[in-house]
Amino acid sequence: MVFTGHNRSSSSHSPPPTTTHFLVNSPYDQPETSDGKQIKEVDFFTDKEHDLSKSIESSDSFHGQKESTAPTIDSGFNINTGLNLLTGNTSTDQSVTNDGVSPNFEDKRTKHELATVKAEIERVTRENQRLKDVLNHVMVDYSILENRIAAIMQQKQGEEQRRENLNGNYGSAMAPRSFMDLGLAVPMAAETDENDQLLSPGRSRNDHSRTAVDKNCASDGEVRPGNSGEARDIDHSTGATTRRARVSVRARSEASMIVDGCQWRKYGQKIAKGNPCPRAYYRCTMAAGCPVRKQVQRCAEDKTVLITTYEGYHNHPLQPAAMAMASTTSSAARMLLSGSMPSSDGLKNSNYLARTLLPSSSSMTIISACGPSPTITLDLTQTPTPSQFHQTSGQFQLPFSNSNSLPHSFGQLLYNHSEFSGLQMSQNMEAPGTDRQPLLRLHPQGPPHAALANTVTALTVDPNFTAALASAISTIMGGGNGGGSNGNNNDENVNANNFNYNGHDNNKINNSSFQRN
DNA sequence: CGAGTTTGACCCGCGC
DNA sequence: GCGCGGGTCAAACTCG
Repeated sequence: MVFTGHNRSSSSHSPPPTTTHFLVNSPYDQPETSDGKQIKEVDFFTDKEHDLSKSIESSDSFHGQKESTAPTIDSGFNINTGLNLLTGNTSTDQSVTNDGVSPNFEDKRTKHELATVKAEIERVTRENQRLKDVLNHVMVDYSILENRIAAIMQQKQGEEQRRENLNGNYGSAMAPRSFMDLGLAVPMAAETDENDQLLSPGRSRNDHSRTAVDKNCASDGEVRPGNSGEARDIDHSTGATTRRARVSVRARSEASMIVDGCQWRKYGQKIAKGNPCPRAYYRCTMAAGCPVRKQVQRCAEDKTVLITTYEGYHNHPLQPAAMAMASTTSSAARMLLSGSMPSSDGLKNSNYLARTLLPSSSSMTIISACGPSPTITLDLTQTPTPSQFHQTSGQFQLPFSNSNSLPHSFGQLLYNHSEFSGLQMSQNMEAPGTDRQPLLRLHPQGPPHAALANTVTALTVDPNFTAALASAISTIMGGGNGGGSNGNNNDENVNANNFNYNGHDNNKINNSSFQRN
């Protein structure tokens, strides 16, 4: 229903042709082309189709033009009206026919047909653009709704669990406890706290300076009770506190930040212990009060590795370029937060383990999950093998060719995993005959949550997830070299060697270089 | 001049 | 109680 037509040579610069060869080079769209005129034109000049098709395929400019259009929707419907166009004052006017038809008549008829086709192409192009816009809007809205639904569901589950605990079920609530609350707190606390700030701008610093992130996830990862911290943050039944999930992405990049499509404003920078590279703090500025924050820091061991840690959910629509990372992080966070739930789904899908343990291990993906402030780390410092990119058979189909569909698919992939994570851990760990070594490490500090480990392991051993993740991130990362951003990549400012380690680095991490307008 | 960055100060929790 | 470290604030500064 949607296709892109390229009228390469029949632009306003081209002289009126006297002979016209129409080519419809569409391996996909002809069955869908309901326009009778177009089909008619194809059939009318079918004898030249093959040769012209070859000429198009060998044209570099053609490929360039095709790439410049949206590859996700471009169905390959290419109309060439110019390859053999001849002007009226050429000496080899092929418009003279042998069938007795007047050359003028033939010329007029051809011109008329050309004009008709051009008009149709323009109309279809406009329609195509409109549909693209609609699709983008739908996807943005869908992403937002998906996050909110997940948040609501987790909130309900958390409330149910809390009720059970209040009914005297404290002892058995051991492991699920904290993570249930996590699921409740992440989306709600983030937005509510910001709203508190927006609604109460006159509060003293002592009251409002501790923002959502600060309150909910301080250095110890626990919630600070505050004057606005109602039941959303503190579990009054058990005294347990909520913690917010983080999604950390490790990737090699010379740029100061990975391009994730969002607008960020730097609000602080610190030299963290154990890493001479400064840690920069950013908050999302795409919407007022967006609770999403991120930390960017280079790896101490390998300064070519950029560690970006995301926290919180966006509370605003995202551009398609931003949805990939946003959906990835939010879904990973959801997965992490739901990891320890004694999910009946896990039992229901016990055979999922077999599907997960595909005979291919990945050397990238999640490597760590730490206890105090649950963090899922996606290690993309090692590129996947080509075969991994093609291992999309089975349960998860990842339409990588369609970049617009990637965010949702990728997020759903993560979310799907979360449904099984509770069961997989022990089975995965003890799976006989599997010599793969999932790159799972539990940070020494804090008690490792077995459920979390299971979740991570489940993801680690799934090459589909790995390939999906790599593709998504690599797409985003590629923006530094002309990707989705403005491409104004000030690499001269991001050399890790430029960091000043005297406590106040003067390194200029030019955040604005990656901002989209 | 407004938006974004820098940077010293501050807050908070934790460990000793 | 004190120091440490993580995280944030906000005035000063820079830049387009």
